Amino acid sequence: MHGSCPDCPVRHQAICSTCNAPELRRLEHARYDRRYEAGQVIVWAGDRLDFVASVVSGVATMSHTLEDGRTQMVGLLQASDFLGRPHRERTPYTVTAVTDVVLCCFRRKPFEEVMAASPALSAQMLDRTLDELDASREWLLLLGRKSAREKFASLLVILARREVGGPQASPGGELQIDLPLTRDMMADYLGLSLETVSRQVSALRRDGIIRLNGNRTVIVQDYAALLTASGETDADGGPLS
Amino acid sequence: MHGSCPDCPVRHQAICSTCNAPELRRLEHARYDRRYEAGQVIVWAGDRLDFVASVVSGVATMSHTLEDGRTQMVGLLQASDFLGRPHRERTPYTVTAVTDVVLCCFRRKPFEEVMAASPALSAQMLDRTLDELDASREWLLLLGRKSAREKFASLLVILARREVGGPQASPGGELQIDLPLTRDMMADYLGLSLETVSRQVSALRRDGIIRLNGNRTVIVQDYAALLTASGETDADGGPLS
DNA sequence: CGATGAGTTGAGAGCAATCAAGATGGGTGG
DNA sequence: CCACCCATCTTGATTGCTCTCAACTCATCG
Repeated sequence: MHGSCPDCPVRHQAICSTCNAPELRRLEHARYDRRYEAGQVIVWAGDRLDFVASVVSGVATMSHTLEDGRTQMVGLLQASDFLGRPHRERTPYTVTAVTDVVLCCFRRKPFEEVMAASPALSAQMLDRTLDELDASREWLLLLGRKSAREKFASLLVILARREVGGPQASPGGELQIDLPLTRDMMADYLGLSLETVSRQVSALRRDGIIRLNGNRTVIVQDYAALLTASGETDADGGPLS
Repeated sequence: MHGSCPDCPVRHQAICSTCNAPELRRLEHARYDRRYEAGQVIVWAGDRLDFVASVVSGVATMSHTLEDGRTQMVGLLQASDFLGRPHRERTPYTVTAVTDVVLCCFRRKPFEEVMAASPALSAQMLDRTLDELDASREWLLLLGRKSAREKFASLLVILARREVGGPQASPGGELQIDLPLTRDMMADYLGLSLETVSRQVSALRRDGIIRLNGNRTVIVQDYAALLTASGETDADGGPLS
């Protein structure tokens, strides 16, 4: 496990990567690690979060819930992603660890002070937030207008693009995607039922677009067809282009 | 029409409201007005936008489009809202004037310079962007999990909360909402067909929750029932609370 | 007074949700 | 090492919500 910034596995990806040496010293002084087990809730919607954090390892989800229990995922946090909102203590959605998760937490006050003093850090925050906003708006299109098949294909494309360290091309130029989520969670992500997700997996498999290696690994046999199925133009570039 | 900042109708609401006198002078030097007629496209998706801007008056929408013509609204811009993204010229969605619109445009470079030099302005930008992100995530829940009835009721609640100058309470404690959008556009907002929106209008009317005054004015007769129909808890406060 | 755009309403079809069994597979304990 | 168990996943049958297509109303405007 990492204990200090120089050893940090996300040192050059996380929000703190823009900080200079003195800023980093101040942040390091205000930071501490937290570990969560798979399945554990990190914050409940409406609760106080007394820190902001970078995800060091693992996967977590952010979800909104309706009173009758319907839920919709609204964010997927992976290594180097940022969690929490400066200047706001209450979190409007529930954050849950999907795998074991390690967070690098910063006490609010000191983090906000460093941010106020560091134009680079606050510019980085803004840029990341705007990226998230753009991603969220793509997601609106997915939820509002895409069919089940398009939704699932889109998820595969999104995961392929996000794969840590770039997508894995297996021999034959095929693309391998490790699903960090169960069918259930994918359904939550896509605004579908878990059965429908399962049916789309089968459908894409029948069509020869993907192949499965266990339940958590998808091998894309025909990326162009996957893109078409997702409803995207191929103009915006696949992970292999 | 306004020509200089002191006369600006959104002087105290827009992004520039946090600027001090010298900053404002620099911004004023870099700014110019643009007018658009109802229906006119302000930027096409993928095009260059050589300015960022505040909406001075009118309503505009941001929309994503699929190749076959399906569209999903991803943003609704009203007076004092901000348009455009610093440090990125291309806009990923189409922005369209719904009514006649006046924009207060800032040339990119000078705006970015003022932003870099003004912690207050960049903090304001971050805060607004985070608010938009939260709103967008609520919207994900709406699109992913709500029924047509809940969607339309939610839209009314959202519009009620946003009404410029606070919601209008007509005699009898009733709440009046002016719809800035046609059925068509509401459908685009809610991920529904226009017919389904129309049916939900009729349904809420039959149930005695709303009344119509022309096609563009909704009078809410039973706000509590509207909240219930929207799927929200009443905990988060209505416009009359 | 027809023409036009916006809105309403109805009938029918289609897609995804729900309900209900099975299948699979990794982990545990005998 | 094998048998069992539980969570996860798949598949089938049916229901139901929303879309689509189509006709009609209404207000506005040349």
